[in-house]
Amino acid sequence: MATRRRVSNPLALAVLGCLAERPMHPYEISTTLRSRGKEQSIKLNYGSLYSVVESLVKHGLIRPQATTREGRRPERTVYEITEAGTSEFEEWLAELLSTPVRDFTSLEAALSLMPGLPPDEVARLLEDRAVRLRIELGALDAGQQVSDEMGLPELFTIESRYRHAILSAELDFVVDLAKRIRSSKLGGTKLWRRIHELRASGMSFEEITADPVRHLGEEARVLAPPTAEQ
Amino acid sequence: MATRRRVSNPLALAVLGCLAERPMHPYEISTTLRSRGKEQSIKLNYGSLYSVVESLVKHGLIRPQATTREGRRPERTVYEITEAGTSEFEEWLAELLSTPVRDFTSLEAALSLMPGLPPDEVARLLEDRAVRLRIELGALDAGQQVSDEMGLPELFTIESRYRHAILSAELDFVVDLAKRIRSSKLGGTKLWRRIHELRASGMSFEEITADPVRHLGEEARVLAPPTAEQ
DNA sequence: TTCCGGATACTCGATTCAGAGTATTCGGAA
DNA sequence: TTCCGAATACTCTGAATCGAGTATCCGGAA
Repeated sequence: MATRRRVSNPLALAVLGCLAERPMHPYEISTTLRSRGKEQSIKLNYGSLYSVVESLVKHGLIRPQATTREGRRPERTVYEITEAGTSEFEEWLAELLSTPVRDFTSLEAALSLMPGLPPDEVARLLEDRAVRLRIELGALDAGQQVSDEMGLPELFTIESRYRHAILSAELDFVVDLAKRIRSSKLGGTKLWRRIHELRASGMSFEEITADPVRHLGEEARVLAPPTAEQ
Repeated sequence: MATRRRVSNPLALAVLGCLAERPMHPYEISTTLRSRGKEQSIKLNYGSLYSVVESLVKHGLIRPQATTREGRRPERTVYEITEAGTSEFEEWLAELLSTPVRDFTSLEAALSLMPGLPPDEVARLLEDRAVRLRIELGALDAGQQVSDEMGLPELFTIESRYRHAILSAELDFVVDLAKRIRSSKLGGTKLWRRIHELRASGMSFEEITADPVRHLGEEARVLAPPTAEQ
């Protein structure tokens, strides 16, 4: 995420979005987002909410409109959006929609370190994941059906359609990868299996990489210089 | 990301992965990851690297093995992984592979606030995004071809295959969504367009939602109670 | 009537993160 | 020979994040 924006937490965008509708106090913003199911797509927790609000005030994107108190409850500060806040909201949202950014997902991180576990275990773990993904997809379908029955237009739940599309793609990928590992059709699987066999028999990683071709065969020649890549 | 783990930054997992191969000093870890292209999948910056290393030491997952210095260069501290660190690496990696977590992507956040911009602008922005996604996919293909020509087994670049799969799915989704907005086939598009027309003509959001059915027609009845969902 | 759990509305401090900045060395060009 | 830019190897500080904790009120069950 570009830190170019003064306030970079997506929660700030959601806050601006709420205040573009009408003035609210922070807690009301949180319940509004929650009731609309947006906390599924935008990480929301109190600590961040209040600090983000403060930061928006500091940058002139929102301003306190009134503070009230009922009984001995804590004070409530109602905020309204400013002109600058309105443009920031529109520009920021436009940028997020039009420009892909690198978001680092945990599966991508895991896949990039995958060779650290033995192939058959990885295949098993990915098969587990597939089961869980199917469950999540089922839950998304159910939620969608509820929204449909309520007559809520698709527009307002489009983010869950997106999630569905992405999770489906992940499922396909994971199922295919597990299969290709099982069948050793994934390039490098034999190498991978052999390395973990040697390690299981007590050989250290350093011994193996010291003379990879000897321990692993010709396929391992690429490992000799520390896998330089582009 | 579950904060259940003592050190939750995925960079820590990468550090453990490197040290599982052999002892290294932090800067060497960073260059190793970089040369293997892993910084594409795991966010890496110095500040985080050094604090993550310190945190791993504190939790007994790695330990300093030696500190050396050459000339008047800064000291280098070489770290090695501990027993506890090895199991943490294996368990953590297994968990990441087997268990989907909610990662909040910026597009999902943007889509969930999409109604904040008028439909035709959103369609245009999504079409822009599609262009950029095609470019990125092209770059991924090119990178893959380079790896192939170098004889690097698929295993070691699997994360970029994953990224390719996910970006393709995103592209399909975005293209389809833009079309459905343009053609008003997305449920709620007419409502959406009408709201922005009214706002463009000076009416405030609050006036509109005060009597949605009157301003927007029957389709807007769902807006009357603040979009309760689930 | 009293108790309890859930909702209301924040506050606080301890991490964690980010990335610009610092200081040194090295290799090659001029 | 000297200069410059790239690489080496971190350090530092302010900002962001998180989620547990606090205090109050309300409605219903016992």
